[in-house]
Amino acid sequence: MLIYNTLIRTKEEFKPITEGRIHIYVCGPTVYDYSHIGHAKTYVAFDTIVRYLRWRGNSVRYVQNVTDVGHLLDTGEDRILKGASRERVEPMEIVEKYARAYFEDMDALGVQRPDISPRASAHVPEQIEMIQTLIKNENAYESNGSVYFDVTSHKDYGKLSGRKIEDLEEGTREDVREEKRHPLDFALWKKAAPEHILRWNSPWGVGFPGWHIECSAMSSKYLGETFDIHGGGIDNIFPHNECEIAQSEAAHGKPFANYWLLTGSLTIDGVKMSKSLGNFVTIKDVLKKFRPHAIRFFVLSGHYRSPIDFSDEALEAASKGWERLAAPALAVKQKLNSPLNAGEADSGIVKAIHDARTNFISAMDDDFNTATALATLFDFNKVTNTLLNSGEAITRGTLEAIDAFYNETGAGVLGVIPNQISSSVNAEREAGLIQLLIEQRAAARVRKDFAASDSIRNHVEGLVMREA
RNA sequence: GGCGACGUAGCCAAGUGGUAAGGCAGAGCUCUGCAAAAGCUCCAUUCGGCGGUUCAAAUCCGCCCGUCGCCUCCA
Repeated sequence: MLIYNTLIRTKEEFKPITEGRIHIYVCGPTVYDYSHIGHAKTYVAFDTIVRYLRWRGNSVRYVQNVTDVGHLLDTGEDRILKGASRERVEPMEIVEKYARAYFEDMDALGVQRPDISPRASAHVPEQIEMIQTLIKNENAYESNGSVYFDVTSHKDYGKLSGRKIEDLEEGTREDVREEKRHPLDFALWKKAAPEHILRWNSPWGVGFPGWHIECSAMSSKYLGETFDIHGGGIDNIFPHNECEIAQSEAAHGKPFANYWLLTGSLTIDGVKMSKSLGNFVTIKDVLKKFRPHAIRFFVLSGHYRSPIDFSDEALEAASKGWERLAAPALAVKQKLNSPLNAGEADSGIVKAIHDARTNFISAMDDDFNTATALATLFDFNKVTNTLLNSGEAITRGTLEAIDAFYNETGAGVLGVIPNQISSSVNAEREAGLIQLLIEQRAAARVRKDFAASDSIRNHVEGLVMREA
């Protein structure tokens, strides 16, 4: 399996530290507002990657943090505190509300929950401990109640984002605070101003942790000091990911993550999404207009590293594409609910499934190429459609083999095909009733009662659409 | 200004040295009472432009043009 490793900017063979066991960490959201469509892209991508790694037989531990401590805006305000004052509630109410909303959105999109969703606020002692180590190692220093990481103390600083300390110095826009020795030094711990509500005791006084330290502390706690994959959005490559590496490697004296997978950003109508531009689109908004499977299909029809542009037109096209992708799989499930001839799976179909599976795997093995993987399903759909249209008797074994293939790949790995036709416990009875209507319509057509036939057709179509 | 990514058909999008996947849209045919769905066929001699390397380039190199992202909180 090949993976593009941003650390070395090339694809390379993926080798987990322990064969068959993969530890992955992905930077999670800061929960101070509703999640947007950009989060959907990132987390659907990693969800699919994790599903695939598992499907290939690996045992995966997937950790994704929930940032609930809040970080400083350029106005000096804390994002979570700002949200709290906006809504006139406790900071932790904000955190709770939006953390729940985040998981609701992810659940709706079929994103499987990470194995561990550690919260920054629940890991302050671990962060303090790590900061102490960094001070002891002379990679960090205290200054006026705050602690900063000394970027000049770590020779590899900049290795992920390809930046050099010298180049960055000139472009620094941030006001150089006299507390820092170097303008690029970043905060590990910040002294809390009196009005700052989120505060903890520490060896350096009352304060709160810096933005980057939580990911370092929590990843090493749950995945080890060196782990396999670190993921996130490309927009966090600098400074966040860079600082994570510097802190972790300085504290532990060993490599942090072996493979860095960073997803491309999402733009809206060609421009970056931002609140100030008023083009901030939440997942909840999109779910009102488009079905979750179509959103996943949209995300997965491009490569995870490529940027994608969101627009209603693009989602509408994706919805149509999704219908064509899923229709044969749903038709097979429908047919499995009706009486069928028992029998083994047709050997030609078994061969076609085998070929499709091989193609699917080779696409996904090549840096999780979901676009090509989807194409292999479209190709296989021709086999299914031709069979379904042949008018010949199809055995239950054949349909079950096809169904199993769609369930594994389209449903299990990509999450774009429903793995069952309806959650209703009466699905079988409903299918029987629909079958009865179809027969009634056929009878009406034979006696050329087209009014009755069309009426039945319209009703059945409505039922089947809702069910799918 | 610095760093990085990208530019493939009307649109979206794979493809990183061997002769252009797939989807949407569009055209024709088959099937049909009419439709829908589905099937078959067609739809880029060509990959932003210009040079170069090579038996061979969308793929490698150089220059130019254009778009986007990051450098400040961001998935």
